[in-house]
Amino acid sequence: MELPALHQKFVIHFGEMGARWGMNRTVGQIYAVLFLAEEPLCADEIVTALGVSRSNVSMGLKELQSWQLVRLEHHPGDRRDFFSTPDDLWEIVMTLVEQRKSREVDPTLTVLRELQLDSDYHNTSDHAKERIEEATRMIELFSRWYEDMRGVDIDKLERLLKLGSAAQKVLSFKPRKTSAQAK
Amino acid sequence: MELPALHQKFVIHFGEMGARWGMNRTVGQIYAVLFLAEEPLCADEIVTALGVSRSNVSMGLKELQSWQLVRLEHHPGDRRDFFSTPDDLWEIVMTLVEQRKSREVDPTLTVLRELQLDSDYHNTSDHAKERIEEATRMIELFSRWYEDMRGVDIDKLERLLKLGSAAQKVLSFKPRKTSAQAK
DNA sequence: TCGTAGTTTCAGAAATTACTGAAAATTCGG
DNA sequence: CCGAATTTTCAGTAATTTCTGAAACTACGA
Repeated sequence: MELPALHQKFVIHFGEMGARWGMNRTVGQIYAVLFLAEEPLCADEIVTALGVSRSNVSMGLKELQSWQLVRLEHHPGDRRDFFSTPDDLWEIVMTLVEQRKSREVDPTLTVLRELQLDSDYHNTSDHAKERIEEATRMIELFSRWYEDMRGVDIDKLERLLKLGSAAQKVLSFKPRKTSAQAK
Repeated sequence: MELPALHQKFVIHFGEMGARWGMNRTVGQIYAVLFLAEEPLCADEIVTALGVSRSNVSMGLKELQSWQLVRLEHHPGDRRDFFSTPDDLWEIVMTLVEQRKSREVDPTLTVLRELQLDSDYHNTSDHAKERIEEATRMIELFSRWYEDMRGVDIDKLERLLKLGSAAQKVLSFKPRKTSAQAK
C-alpha cells in the first residue's frame, strides 16, 4: 500500500510531533497511518506504507498498545493482527491526556509527597518548602478537576468550554481583592 | 553550593521529567535548581550544584530562555548574569502551556489547513478528508477556548474549575437534544 | 507431529542527541 | 584601547536511542 502524497505529508508531520511526545518518530508515523486508514491495517501494510523494517513496526505497535492508543482486532480465517485507532477523535484525545497524566503528573505528585515525608524535610529552607508545597497544591487542584471532568463527551465538553469562556468574562467584572485586573 | 539531599531528589526527578518534555535532562535539572533557590543564581553556582560543565549550563540556560522559563537579572557592580524562575507558580505553568501550544498545536493546525488547500486534497478518500477536518475542528475548538482563558489568574481559575466541575454534574442531568454544535 | 504464516525478541549497527574542553567573543572598568 | 571577568560557540567525543536482520517463538491446520 503506497501512501498517497497527501497522506505522506500528514504522516511526516505526525512523526515529528510524535517525537516531541514520549514516542519516537516511527511510532508517530505508524499512528498517523492508522489514523487515516479506512479500515484496520496489518503490520505488513504499515511496513510498505512507511518503508521501515518489520521489526520496527512490531515494536512501534507494542509501544502504541502500551499507550492504549490502538486497537487490535482479528478477522475470521485470517491469522494476522489488524490495528486501528478509535473512530471517535475525542476518545483518542482523552486517552492521550490520561496517559500523559499517569506518566508525568502522577509520579511528580508522588515525589512531591515523598519529599514532604522525608526525614530531611524539616531542615529544608522555608523557601524551598513553600515552593514544594505550592507545587503540590497546584497539581492536586488540577487532578481533582480532571477527575471531575474525565469521561465527559465531546458534545458536553463543547458546552462546558463555552460556559467557561463566558464565566471568565463575567468573573472579570466582580472586583475581588486578590484578583488581578483582567485583560 | 552543594545541594542539600532533599533538593537532590527534587532535581533528579525534574531531570527525568524535563527529558519527557522537549528539553533534556540537564535542562530540567537546571530549572529545578533555580526553582528551589532562595535567590537568583549565576551560572557557576549551577555548575557546582549539578556537577556538569560550564558550557552545558550555558547551553541549558539558553534553551530555558528560549522557552521563556527563566528570568535574567543583573546585580550592580557584578558582571555576571543571574537567573531565576518567576515567584508565581501559576505564571510558570501558563508559560509552559503557552510554549507547548505554540510549538506543537499551532504548527499542527497549520499543517492541517495546508493539507486542505493542497491541490491533491480533492482526490483524497472521503474518510481521510473527514478525519483531517474533524481534527482541525477539534484543535480550533481548543484554541478558541485557550484564547478566552489565557491570562486568568490562579484565584479566578480556582473558581472556574469548581464551576466547571459543578456544571458538568448539572449538565449530566439535562436530557440533551441538539446541543451546541459549531460544526 | 509437521509445516506454514505470522509475531516477537534481541544483539549489534546506525543515527541522533548530549556533553565537554578549548578557543573565541563579549563586556566593562580603567 | 587594554585586560580581566564572564559568556558563548563549536568540533570532537560520549552516551543514548532507534532501527535492522536474523533467529526464536507461537498458533494453527492438515
